[in-house]
Amino acid sequence: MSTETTSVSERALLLLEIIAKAQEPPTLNELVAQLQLPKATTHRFIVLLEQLGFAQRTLDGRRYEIGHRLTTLAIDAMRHSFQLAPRRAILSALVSEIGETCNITMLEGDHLIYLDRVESDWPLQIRLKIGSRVPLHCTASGKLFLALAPQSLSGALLTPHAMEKHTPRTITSPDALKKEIEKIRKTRIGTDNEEFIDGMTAAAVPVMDQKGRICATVAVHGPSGRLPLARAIALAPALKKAADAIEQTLHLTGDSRQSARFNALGVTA
Amino acid sequence: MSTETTSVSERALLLLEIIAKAQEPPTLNELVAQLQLPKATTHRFIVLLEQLGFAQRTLDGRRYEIGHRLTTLAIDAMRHSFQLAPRRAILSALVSEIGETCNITMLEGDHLIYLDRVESDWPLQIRLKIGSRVPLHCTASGKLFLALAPQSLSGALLTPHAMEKHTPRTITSPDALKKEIEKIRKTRIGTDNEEFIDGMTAAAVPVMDQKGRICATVAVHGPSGRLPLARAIALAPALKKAADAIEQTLHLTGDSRQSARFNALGVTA
DNA sequence: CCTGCCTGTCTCGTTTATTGAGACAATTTA
DNA sequence: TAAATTGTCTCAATAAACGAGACAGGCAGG
Repeated sequence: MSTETTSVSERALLLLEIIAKAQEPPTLNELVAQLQLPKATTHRFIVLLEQLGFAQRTLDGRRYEIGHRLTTLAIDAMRHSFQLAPRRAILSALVSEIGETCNITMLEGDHLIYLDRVESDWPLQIRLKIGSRVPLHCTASGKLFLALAPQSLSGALLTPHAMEKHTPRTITSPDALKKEIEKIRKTRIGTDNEEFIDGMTAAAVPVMDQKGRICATVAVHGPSGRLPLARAIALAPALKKAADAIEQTLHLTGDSRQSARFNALGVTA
Repeated sequence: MSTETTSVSERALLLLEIIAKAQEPPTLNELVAQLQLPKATTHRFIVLLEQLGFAQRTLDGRRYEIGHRLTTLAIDAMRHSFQLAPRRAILSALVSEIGETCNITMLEGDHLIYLDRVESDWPLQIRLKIGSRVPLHCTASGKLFLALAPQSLSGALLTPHAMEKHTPRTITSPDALKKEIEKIRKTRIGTDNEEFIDGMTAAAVPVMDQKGRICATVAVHGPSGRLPLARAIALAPALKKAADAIEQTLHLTGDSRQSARFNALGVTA
């Protein structure tokens, strides 16, 4: 049950990340130090990556740099970033309109994951990394998912042990949270009044798929001084406009794996 | 002893390459088709990569695209392209000076590997991929390595079975090759007179490390009609100038793993 | 509504690749 | 010359990957 994931693939990727991040090409021993793996193991990995063309030795043969195949992969990956550009452009337009950091989230397992984000220009920011996971019960987007998800997803997720207290205002009672979620189900606007991070408020609106089910959220968050909850809620129409625009970019062929994912959580009926 | 390398890391990397290369995000079944792996196995991989942040689902949940962590890696990798820029700039300048494709090679195992290349503008080109491996006995750079390598490396590598015939002009007799190599040892210019690819000539000069040992080559190659061997040899001074410039970029702290690599080939003394 | 097909997901006993301590060789440093 | 450092290789123990098969929704056609 430990969070320690040991997978060969991960280590190989990690090695590539270290090489790519390094200021100058690292030696084997430097890699050993960073990977925290035995020298023989690290050596095996680097030789493999070299054979595959993802890494290569420097001309002096003692250091390792990125190989041509990783460069190719990088170029391909960057090309995709451009494909993701429309979504990002919508988010950017939204941020410049309302002047606060906005983000897109999705459900992953029983947590939220930040898919994309555009920061505002304010010096005071609350930085949450893209790709990081946050809980459902104390976030605007999370509660919105709980409110709009099919069936009784909320019931399955609202076990007390999943309701950690993050701030004095975090709702930790299942009953209180159920009432909150009922309210959100009517307004279709998720809210977070300093329930996840002290001094941070947020509001979230849903992105619906073609079948009318929630598949993502667009949310705004900021310091409560600058963005009191009332103002965050007032921004909801602008958020919703962006959410609808994002929905347009989906041009789905018709589907949704989302409900399957809900079922994977153990929601029976 | 089969060449089939089965490594978990390779498969994971391959999966990322497929996703990155795809025109639009592939579904699980499309990945299965391309990877030629069982569905369960492919699924395990993609879930892992998703957890690690290297891949992510599209908003509809059925397709896979590159994740934020791969984007980060790509950016880091591209940044390194800039670090490799000086070497490339030297090569580019050389190409625009002499007007033919030039490349840098190194020794890898008992083969040559193309490290970098800048193409000329001529419509008639001979394309050899960066990262591809070519034999030693029939290439300008390869014979140069054989001539200038420490000790009796040539003796160890010049077994007849390693001397495959690629064109009518390929030298396949150890004795004849030894004479050729003796000649090259004196001129310090490797030559290839249509010995590897029919209609292609080449000339190569060495890049030396601080200890005065050969560690790489700079070579020019082209169609024999446009680039007869005599002209290729005449370009050697220009090549050597570039090689020396590349040597300057090494600013080594003093070393060379090169000889260790020679020993790994079985050269005893 | 049902029926059959397709897709994505999970389980678990088997198998295979990974692992890493240790030995070794070459190089660099003192 | 000797000592310390670095890169490389071997091999038996081990842990991870494997993948056939089962399963649950979703979708299409009747």
